[in-house]
Amino acid sequence: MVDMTAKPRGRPRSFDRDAALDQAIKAFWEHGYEATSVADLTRAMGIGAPSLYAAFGDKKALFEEAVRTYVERYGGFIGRALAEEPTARAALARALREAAEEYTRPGRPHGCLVISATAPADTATDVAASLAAMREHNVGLFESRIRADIAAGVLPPDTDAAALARFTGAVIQGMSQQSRDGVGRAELEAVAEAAMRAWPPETRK
Amino acid sequence: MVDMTAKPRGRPRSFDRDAALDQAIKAFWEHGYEATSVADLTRAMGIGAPSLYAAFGDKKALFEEAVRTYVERYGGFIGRALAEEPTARAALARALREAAEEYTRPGRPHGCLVISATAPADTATDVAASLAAMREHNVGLFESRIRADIAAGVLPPDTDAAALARFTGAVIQGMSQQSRDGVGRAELEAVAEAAMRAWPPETRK
DNA sequence: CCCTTTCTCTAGTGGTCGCTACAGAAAGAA
DNA sequence: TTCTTTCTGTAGCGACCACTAGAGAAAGGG
Repeated sequence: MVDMTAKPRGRPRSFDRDAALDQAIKAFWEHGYEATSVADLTRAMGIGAPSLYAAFGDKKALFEEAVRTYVERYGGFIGRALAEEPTARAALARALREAAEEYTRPGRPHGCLVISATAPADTATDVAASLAAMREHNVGLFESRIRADIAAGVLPPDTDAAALARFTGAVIQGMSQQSRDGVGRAELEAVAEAAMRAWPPETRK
Repeated sequence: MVDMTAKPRGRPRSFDRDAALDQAIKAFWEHGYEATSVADLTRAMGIGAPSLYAAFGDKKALFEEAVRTYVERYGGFIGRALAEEPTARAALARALREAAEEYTRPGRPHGCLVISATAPADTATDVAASLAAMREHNVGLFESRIRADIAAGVLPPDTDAAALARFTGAVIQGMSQQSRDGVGRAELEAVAEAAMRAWPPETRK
């Protein structure tokens, strides 16, 4: 266990690590992993390169921490919708609706960092593969939630859980890219609404 | 008018320009614009850098020609579906179905070059903006096709053409990204099928 | 043959990439 | 104060980036 209150021995850090991380998140979020250079990062974070490397490791490690913190800080709405709504249908309807809002929120980059931060095979490192795995993981969460509702009789027994989960994930990914292309909140909310029409109705209890 | 049969004066080109362009298309398609270096291109195309610059201009011009040729050579299925099918619903159902097939075809990169070749604000140049405009243009084509069917009484008069077009575009974009993430043809066909359930039925003539 | 034209090859250009050696600055410990 | 520890700023590392100057090679025209 690390003692979080222990006074550090040497010269104290001259910047707010968390605030600097948040600026790094915004930079990666806006420009993507490859297109954000270390020089861009040090400028956005207001620190020198050696401070960046001392505090965060290398560029890849900083990106990984940025992604982790992004998911907690900005991407939590999907997890909340899944956790708080009573049914899969309600949860994913809310996730889609909130995605339209979150992906177009003024004052921050549009779209989703996890969905849009890497080009195809973006780098020799496995950064792109790691984000792809996170996207697939989300589809798996959707599918489990749908399966639970089928088992509980909330969704019809002939529902294709995997297809419905993957379809919903595809719509969210498409919404993220469209928000980056400049599409506004109202249009994306209409996309979310249209997507829910592909869902089977809940069977009455 | 340029005379295409005139014998060129100097030393003839030692490579097949069209075959080299096709290799460039595949390289950009697989790795994206930024991540494909000129060294990668010369290797894939089997020519030296000066030959590349003489035949195609600079990297950006080569990419633009690659995109144009890609659309003709590999991305034509959407235009064909729109042109050949009798209704908007049939056209976009076919486009989605064929996207599942095209985006996972063995022996070539997965997904769509226009959708997936650039990270967010990929470059200082306007390459990313140009691709975004092409994506939006496609959504506009979908919308016109849907409007025509509403006017013809094939789709219900309360159909939201813009929303339905944008939704369908979002699904195609999501399918492209998922195919890059390794999702297979059968799963994407299920996504296409699910998406069409969001469409209103055609009103019988 | 020689001349002109165009392409190809070698070998670089300056610039940016991610990253770091090193010296000095700022803190606690003694 | 002096020592130790840790961070910060300068300055620059080798590698790669997109791109090209210059010399020679390969064609047609005379």
